[in-house]
Amino acid sequence: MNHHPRQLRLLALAQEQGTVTVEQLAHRLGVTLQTVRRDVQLLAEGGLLSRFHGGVRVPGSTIENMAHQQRVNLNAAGKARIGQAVAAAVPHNCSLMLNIGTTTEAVAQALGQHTGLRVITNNLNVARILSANPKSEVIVVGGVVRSHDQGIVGEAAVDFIRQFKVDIALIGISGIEADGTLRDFDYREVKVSQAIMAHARAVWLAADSSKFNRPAMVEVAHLTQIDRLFTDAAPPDPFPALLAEAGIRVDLAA
Amino acid sequence: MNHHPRQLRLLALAQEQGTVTVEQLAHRLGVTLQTVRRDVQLLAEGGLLSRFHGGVRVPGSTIENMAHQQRVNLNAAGKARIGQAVAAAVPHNCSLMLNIGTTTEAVAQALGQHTGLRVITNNLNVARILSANPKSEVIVVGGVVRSHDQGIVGEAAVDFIRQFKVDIALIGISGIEADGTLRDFDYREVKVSQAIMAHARAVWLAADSSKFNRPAMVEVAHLTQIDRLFTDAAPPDPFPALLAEAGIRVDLAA
DNA sequence: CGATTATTGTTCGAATTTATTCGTTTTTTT
DNA sequence: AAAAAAACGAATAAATTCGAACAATAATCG
Repeated sequence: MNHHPRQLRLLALAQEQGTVTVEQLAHRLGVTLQTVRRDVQLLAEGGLLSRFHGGVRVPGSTIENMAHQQRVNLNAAGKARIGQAVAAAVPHNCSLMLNIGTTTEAVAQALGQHTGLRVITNNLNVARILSANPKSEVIVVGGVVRSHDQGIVGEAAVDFIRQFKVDIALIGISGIEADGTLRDFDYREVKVSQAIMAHARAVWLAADSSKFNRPAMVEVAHLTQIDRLFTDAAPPDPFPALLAEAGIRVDLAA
Repeated sequence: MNHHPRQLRLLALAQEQGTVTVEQLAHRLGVTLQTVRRDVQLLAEGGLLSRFHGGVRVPGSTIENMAHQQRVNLNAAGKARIGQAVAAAVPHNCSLMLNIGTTTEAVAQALGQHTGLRVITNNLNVARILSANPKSEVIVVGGVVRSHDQGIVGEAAVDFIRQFKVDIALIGISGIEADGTLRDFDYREVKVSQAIMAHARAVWLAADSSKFNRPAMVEVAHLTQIDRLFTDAAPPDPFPALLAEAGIRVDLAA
């Protein structure tokens, strides 16, 4: 049962947002509605997707609806461990940037007890989580709010980030491919992530194990631009070599 | 038994508030009463919801939910009415700025079904509420997040606002004194509010009845700078004269 | 290189879902 | 207890979405 790359991308999109309409899928995959329907039918028959009139949803418990919440729950334990590991590595009284992603939210959660942090983020959830900690300062990036995950994207966001230079950029991404490229779904988010990386003295990547070999559309960066990787399980096969070659320190939160 | 995403959102809304009326649901979900009733019937048959004449409640613990809801927002009913009144006055496809305050959050709730809005805000809660509406664009102001109310204040915020010029500034304040001055508690928030007022073609004030004669420290503005006032009860005595003198249109949401 | 097969785009009727209208039932008011 | 108001649900019309059939295009193979 081999799937077309497009079908894998479709699955990834569905998992990214929790629920997507057929129309959105057609638009983002660059094919017609009918083609999407054919893929959807195939994937739904295999139980990889559950469909409703007008679109699809990742299969799972009925009551877990909130698209975003669902993603948080995907491998929540692994993400929490990653969060702890990152928090242990972040010193007090330093400056950070965090981008969009449920993994970075887990990190924010774990940073709740740090003191003297200065955190810049384009993720409203990170901002909300960390603003509860009065010992740290949270600066939120200005710009357009993306509806499905409360992320801030767009030109204004990039401009805003350019004002700063921080100690550590902590980024999460949608997928890491076997050639070492880090990829995301939304090109606007990519611009922001690139700006964040460019304005930090060190770049840390937080990616749970599900991210390896997961396809996504737009290239964000390459592994060689990363200084340190935090993950929750040993990466599958092409990656250990790539990581070693790039001289990336890997922190396993097992 | 596959549920439409809207039905899952309905469930989430019900669980959030404990009890909701059919009308509220229809408004929040952007569909007709009849559609809500169909969904409600389906969900109730599945035991996921229990219904009463006029609305639904979550099957389980009703009391604690209501208690929570009431604790969060003191004059919730009044503020919700103000929100509705403002929403009715705001045309589609226009640009707005909303500042910090629970009243402006109520307005944001009520604006959930507008189309083509462009909303700029320094209130993370407003951003979160409105970003759920894919038919409108939310721009969040960049800057330092204040911990106790998720408001964004500071120089960066003021600078950010200066980039824009919108149709309507909708502001909430802490108190209106008998001399017609509008006042707030935090001078940093005051700077932001003043910037918002300066970059709008019309200034609307949303203030529930408890704000009249309530003292606060820092002067934000004067009633004469306001074009329109939305409130939930007739203002007490010095104010009707002041409002008439300033030529302010008063909308009573009773 | 031509023929065959697989895949995608188009078109259109069927099926599903939603909005509207209106009579009935329930609740509130007088 | 009767009248008025509000909410409900059935019926029907309008709008969407679905899927099948067929044409066009791309890929594969002899």
